[in-house]
Amino acid sequence: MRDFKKREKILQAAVKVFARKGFYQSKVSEIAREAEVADGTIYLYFHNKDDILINLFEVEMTKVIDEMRSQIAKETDPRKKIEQFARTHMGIVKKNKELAEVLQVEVRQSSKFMKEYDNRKFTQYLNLISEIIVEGQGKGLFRQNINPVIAKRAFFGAIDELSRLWVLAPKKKYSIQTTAKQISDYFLIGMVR
Amino acid sequence: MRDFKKREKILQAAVKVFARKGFYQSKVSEIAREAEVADGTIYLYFHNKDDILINLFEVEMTKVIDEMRSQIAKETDPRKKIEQFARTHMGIVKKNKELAEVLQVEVRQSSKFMKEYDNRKFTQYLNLISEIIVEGQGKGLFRQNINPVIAKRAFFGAIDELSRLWVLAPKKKYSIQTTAKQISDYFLIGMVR
Amino acid sequence: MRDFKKREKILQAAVKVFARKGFYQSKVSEIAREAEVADGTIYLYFHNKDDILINLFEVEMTKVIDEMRSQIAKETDPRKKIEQFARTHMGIVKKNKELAEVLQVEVRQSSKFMKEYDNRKFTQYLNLISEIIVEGQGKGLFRQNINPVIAKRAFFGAIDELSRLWVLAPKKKYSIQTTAKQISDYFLIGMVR
Amino acid sequence: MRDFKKREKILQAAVKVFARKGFYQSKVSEIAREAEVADGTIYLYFHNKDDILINLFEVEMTKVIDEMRSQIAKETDPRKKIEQFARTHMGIVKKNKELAEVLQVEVRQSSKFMKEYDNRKFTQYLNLISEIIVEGQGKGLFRQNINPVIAKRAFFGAIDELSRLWVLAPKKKYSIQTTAKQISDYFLIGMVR
DNA sequence: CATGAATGAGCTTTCATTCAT
DNA sequence: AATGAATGAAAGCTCATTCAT
Repeated sequence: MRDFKKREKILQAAVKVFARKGFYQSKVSEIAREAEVADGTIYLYFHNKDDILINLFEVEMTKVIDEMRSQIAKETDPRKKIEQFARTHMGIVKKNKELAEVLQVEVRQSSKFMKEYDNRKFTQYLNLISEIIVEGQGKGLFRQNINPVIAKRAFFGAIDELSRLWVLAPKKKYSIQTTAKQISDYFLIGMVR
Repeated sequence: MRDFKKREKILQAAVKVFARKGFYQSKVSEIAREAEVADGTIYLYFHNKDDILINLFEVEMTKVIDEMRSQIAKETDPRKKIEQFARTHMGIVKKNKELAEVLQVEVRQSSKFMKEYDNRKFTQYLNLISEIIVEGQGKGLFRQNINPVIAKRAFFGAIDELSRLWVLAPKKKYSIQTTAKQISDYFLIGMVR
Repeated sequence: MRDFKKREKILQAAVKVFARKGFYQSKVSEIAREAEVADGTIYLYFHNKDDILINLFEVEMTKVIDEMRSQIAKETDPRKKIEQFARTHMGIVKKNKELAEVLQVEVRQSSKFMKEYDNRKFTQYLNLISEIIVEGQGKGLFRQNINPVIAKRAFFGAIDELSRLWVLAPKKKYSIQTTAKQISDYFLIGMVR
Repeated sequence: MRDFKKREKILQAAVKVFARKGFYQSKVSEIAREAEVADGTIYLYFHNKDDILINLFEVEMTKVIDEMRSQIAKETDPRKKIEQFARTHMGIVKKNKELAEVLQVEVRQSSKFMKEYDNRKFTQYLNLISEIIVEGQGKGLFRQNINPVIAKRAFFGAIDELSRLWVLAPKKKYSIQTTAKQISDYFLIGMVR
């Protein structure tokens, strides 16, 4: 129990520090200071600096996926589920800006040298979208010629880009909920009148 | 003439090296080796390592924007222009995978510590999309309640995500042109039947 | 205790290395080797190479000033005090040639770029001389038309030059004590009314 | 003729640059810029950076010695000659502050690594003083128990220190001529029998 | 003679990681 | 388990010097 708490404390400190400076610009000693532990203590819980980022991603993505699953489950109509995905995603980003920044930017960047890390969690998250699309196609609600593999990425990319904008922008012009609604609308009904 | 060529050579070498390892993992000496110049020569053309990345972005984005402008100009129908944007974007990515990776990932990541660099070029690029949307709305082709500021981001995010997938994926399942067509279709006509 | 000892060890190593090669020709790694610590350890105790020199000066000058004060205090007659100053100064130089070389040459030279460092210690040291002169004038022993500001410099310059000669000369022709006596004599006969 | 002028131009540029930043902090390219020649040109006239300093010293000290000799020759009384030495030395410093700074500080400092350079010129300059002392002793004007080797150093050190103070001090409290008079007085009263 | 672009050895400094306490 | 002082490899950058033009 003690272990678990300190491990978690380090991860939360890492979120803050990585979000502030980026993975490579962050020093392990800064994380230690933020977590109020000694530098060496970090190495009792993680193999190395990379390992912190990977664990951070695993732990947080698990939480995110669970949250997303339970939110989607509240809706039955696949069209509503799509909307819900966008809304929930942006809601999570809104609540947890620092974490969002790390999950979006740092992990993506760092994945280059962490080739061995196959990022299963991210795939799981994306598949939540394609599952909805397939369900919608099954129910005859979505066009059959939509490729779920492509569509999940396109939809995710759109939400991701907008939430990044939202995180980084100093003053928020549009509410995150309005934005979420608009994106899902474009996808669902298109732009052409 | 001499100057220009060596400068360009260094930038092209930087593209390769940054794409391979990421900005922070790349050593200036590696860029020098790749460019077949001495380490010190780099500093005759650029102030420091950051400066290489900034210049790289400026120079290449200028090329990309010019190419995109001339491609869009070939179409008159805003709906065709949107399609053309997607096609051209992915075409550029396809032709220049390494560059694409750097422009997409490194610059985004590095923006955190390069606060002073205001990234005007990227804004310009995004505005090519909103200009098309506004034009389409003016001609009564697109719905008026579409917010161009949000839509340009959503559309860009979708294309960007898919082209990243395409760049990183070891085996290409779908042709880049098919993908481009699909994305613009989602946006233009929506997913709902 | 640990801290203090290692810090002192580094400073003593720096004295040796700076004396041997001069500040700019000395490498931090040499100081580290001489101090039997790792290069990085130096930076746990000092901000940078300049900081080593400044600290060296501060610490050692403090010792020198203290020693000088207690030696002068042994005499009551200002004429004897002047003689004592010369004797003590040269005695310190004799005992600690390397340190003397650094304090005399390096600090003076380096002061050009260390503009911010105001060298209060050196002023304090010089003022020990003018205090004696003023005291001597107060007691009617020294001529009133002697300007203590000029005289302290002249006296110091003479001792300094001779002790430098003595430090640098390979074979010592004259004993340092004889030399000290001669200098103070020139001045005393000149200053005494 | 051409050669000579460019060589001189480089030396004069070096005086300025060395005075401004010190020998080690000065870049060869700065000297080149100041002299309005290309970097490479410097190496047509001097072997390396050290060689510039050595030549600078040789050339300028020759001028200084010549000037001093002719000034001393104007007096016949050794007591007046001593006074004249101090006055002339400080006059030279006053006229040529940058050069003075280089001759005083840089050459002294750099002498450490220029072991091979035996600095004959400086010895010659100092001997001008001891020659006067010996002459004064010969004429029965100065005390016999004065050691010329020590006295020349002491006298030089005093003048040197005061002229350095005068060069570096932002505001000049005492006129350089007054100062020169005071110093020689201290010594003369001390040395005269 | 003159140029100045190019070189690359070598420096200071940083920081992930270790290990004696 | 926890500490944090110590390590030392590694990297960015500088600048004296060279040499093709």
